Amino acid sequence: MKEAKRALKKSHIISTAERVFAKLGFKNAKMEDIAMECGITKVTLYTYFQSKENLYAAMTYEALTSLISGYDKIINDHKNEVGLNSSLALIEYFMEFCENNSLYADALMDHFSIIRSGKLKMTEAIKESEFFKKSEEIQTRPFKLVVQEIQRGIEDGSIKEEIDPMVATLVAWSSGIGYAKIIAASGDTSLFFNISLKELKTNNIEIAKGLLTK
Amino acid sequence: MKEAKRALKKSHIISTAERVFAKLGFKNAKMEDIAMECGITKVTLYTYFQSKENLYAAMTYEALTSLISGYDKIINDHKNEVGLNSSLALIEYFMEFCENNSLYADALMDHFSIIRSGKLKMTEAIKESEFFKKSEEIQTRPFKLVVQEIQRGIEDGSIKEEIDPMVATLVAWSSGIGYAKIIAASGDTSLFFNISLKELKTNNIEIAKGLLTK
Amino acid sequence: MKEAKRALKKSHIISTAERVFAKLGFKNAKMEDIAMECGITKVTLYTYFQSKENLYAAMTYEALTSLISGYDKIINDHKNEVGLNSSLALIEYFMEFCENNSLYADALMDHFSIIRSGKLKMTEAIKESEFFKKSEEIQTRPFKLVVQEIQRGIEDGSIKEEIDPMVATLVAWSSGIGYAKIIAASGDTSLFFNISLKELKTNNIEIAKGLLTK
Amino acid sequence: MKEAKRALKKSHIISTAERVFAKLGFKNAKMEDIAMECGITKVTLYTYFQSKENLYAAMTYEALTSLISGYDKIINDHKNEVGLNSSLALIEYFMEFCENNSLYADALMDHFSIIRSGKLKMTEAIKESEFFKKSEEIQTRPFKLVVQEIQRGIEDGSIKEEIDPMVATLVAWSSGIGYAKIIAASGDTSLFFNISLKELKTNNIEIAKGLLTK
DNA sequence: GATGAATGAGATTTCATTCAT
DNA sequence: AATGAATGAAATCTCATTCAT
Repeated sequence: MKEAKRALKKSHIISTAERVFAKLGFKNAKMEDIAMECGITKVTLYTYFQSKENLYAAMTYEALTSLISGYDKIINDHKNEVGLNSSLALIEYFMEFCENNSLYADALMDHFSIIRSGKLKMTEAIKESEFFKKSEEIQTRPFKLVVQEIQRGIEDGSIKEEIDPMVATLVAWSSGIGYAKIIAASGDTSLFFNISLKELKTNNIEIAKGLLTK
Repeated sequence: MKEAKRALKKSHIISTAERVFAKLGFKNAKMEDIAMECGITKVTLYTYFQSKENLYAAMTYEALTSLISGYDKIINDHKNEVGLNSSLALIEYFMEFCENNSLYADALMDHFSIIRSGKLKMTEAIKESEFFKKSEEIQTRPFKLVVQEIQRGIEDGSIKEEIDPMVATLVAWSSGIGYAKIIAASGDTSLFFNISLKELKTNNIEIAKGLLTK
Repeated sequence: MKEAKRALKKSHIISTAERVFAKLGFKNAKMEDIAMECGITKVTLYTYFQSKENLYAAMTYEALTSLISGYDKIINDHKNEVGLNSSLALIEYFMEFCENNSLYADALMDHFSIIRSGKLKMTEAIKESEFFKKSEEIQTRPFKLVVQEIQRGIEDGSIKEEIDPMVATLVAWSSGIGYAKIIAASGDTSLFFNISLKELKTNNIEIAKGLLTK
Repeated sequence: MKEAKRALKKSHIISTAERVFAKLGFKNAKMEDIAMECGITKVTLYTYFQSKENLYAAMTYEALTSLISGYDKIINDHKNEVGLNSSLALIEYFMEFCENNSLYADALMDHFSIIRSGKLKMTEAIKESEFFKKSEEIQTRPFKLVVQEIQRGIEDGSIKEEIDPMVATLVAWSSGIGYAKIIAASGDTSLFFNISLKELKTNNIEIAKGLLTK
């Protein structure tokens, strides 16, 4: 039971940390701040998360699992529909996910950015982070789920067969990520240069649909 | 003339810093390292750039002006062609820019991330950074240039008139940014899950062309 | 109880710092040196004393309280004797105090030198020094104690009544200070131009006695 | 003639430095400040005085020569009077000298303080200071002049013969120095705890007279 | 000889992280 | 497991002093 209580507290800390990171950014947020916000001391915080980076990694892992379980749900909800529908739903979901959790979106991108940097951005703390390792284990899952649904669409004829599922997934992802970044850059306002971002999302989905079907 | 020499040295420092940041990442790079790499002392470095963040901001400004001058050149090179061509060239250029300067791409995105955060992610050092201020002054230029060329395309008939230039620009940018992020996440390898990224770029341009003409 | 331990450590640091200052002088002594000598780090040293000047001020405060408690003891030891005796003892004590603690003597004079300079010689660090403030609060005590004993001597008839206690105190102090300075200027040797300083002290006391009685 | 002009400028710098040191204290005064106040640059200032300490030493030397020439004048003015008179005049002059030039008084005392400290307070810069060396050559002169006049007084019968001229000189000096320090500590005001300092000076002279004659 | 730029040494600060209790 | 104190690394700053032109 101790385990359970500890796990609960751990996840409470993560969500508090999210709030603080969201407010101040990773660099500006101090472990002290986070600890205080949680009503614990810095040292106690360290007994839960061995480093600031591990804490951030924990949040990243949270983001990743949250995205995956969202995807799982969508796929399940659309299991009786054609692959095109679920594929588009996944694409839309990704954009909404980024929109609603810009911190999660950033975290995911930071994660991949660290991965690609090889050793450079990977500090000792990250290398040892349990959560970073856990993220590494599942990091390809979301991508694979989209690929899988597009594949299903091709098989059931709802998506044109010339399409390479992986390329299509990448294209969809890149537009989703771009959308997320634009959202991020426009902050709380839902406008960018007076353009409704909703319009942008609709457009992106239209493009995806065009790409998959034509 | 003194000014000129100082400016020269300043820009030399910036490029050296770029190299160091690229090699070690912002956090790991020490001012001492950068100074040494420039053949000057830490204190001298500080007389040129009042803080590490200001130095990064200088690099960001460099990225922004470099992007803008690239855009200007492209626009000039295509001034006798229809707007569609120059628009597509700009979109392609952006992707290549991010591809060839992943540090610049990161810097630009960091900049916008700070901007959108309001004051929160803005440290004192950033607030006082001359270069950050300079970047703020020109940050909308690249976007506006694309809008302008799409507008020209609409006027000369090469781009369909139902299009809202701003929305189209955003769509194009978001795909460019998405591409950049994917590139970033895939590091030096030109493959992402075994997919050639060249293919992704081609695809993105095709999509843009489809979007603008059809 | 925590307070007690901290206070203990603080005073241990002060005495270590005294040793280092005495050995190297204020300017040459590095905070690093002092910290090392205390077996702590520079940063820890800073958590106890916010600046080098505050540390020096702490030592000054120590000097002042040490002088005062010496005075108190003397007054107590002579409370059954006439005021003349305790007054002379105080005067002699001051000379010995300066003789045995030339660093303390310097510190006290530096303190008064800063005080008289108004704000000009007062650096920010000094202005904020808790110890400097504490010294300011008690800086007139030693003077007042001498005045009080002379007053007592006048009342009990051991000191002639034409004397103004304050003027007499000043005269006594000035000779004490002069003695201290001469001592300081002559360093470890007990000779100044071949003159035994013991003789000088004896002389000064004789003069004081003459001044107060005759 | 170049020499003459340079010497003139040098002495102009010294007097300017005096003003700045008097205003800000040695530590707070920046070479930059002094240079600016002189209407020259820091580097030019360095061509005249090789270090800040050398500049201070120059001022000290100035103080010493000024004191000596004052003494010389007094001795000359009293050469037809008995030794007691000139001795007392010298003592009074010393107090006035310190009173009117508290910076000079401090400088002299600092000088002797450095001398006595052996190697500790003697920085490289001081060791190499031409002015410090020049001061060392004449530093005993003022003391010797007083001794000489007291000796003359003993010989002409105006001063009692039991007196040791050196001890008497020291006593006189110490009271003069004490007076100077009290003056210094009381700043611009001519009061110390509401006591007129003039009274203190008169008293000191009376004491000296009593000491020498009785 | 004068100037602007650079240097070197050390003070001070900020935090993530660790230790002792 | 929790706390207060300590550590270490690096940023930043201030000046006296020196260099290059």
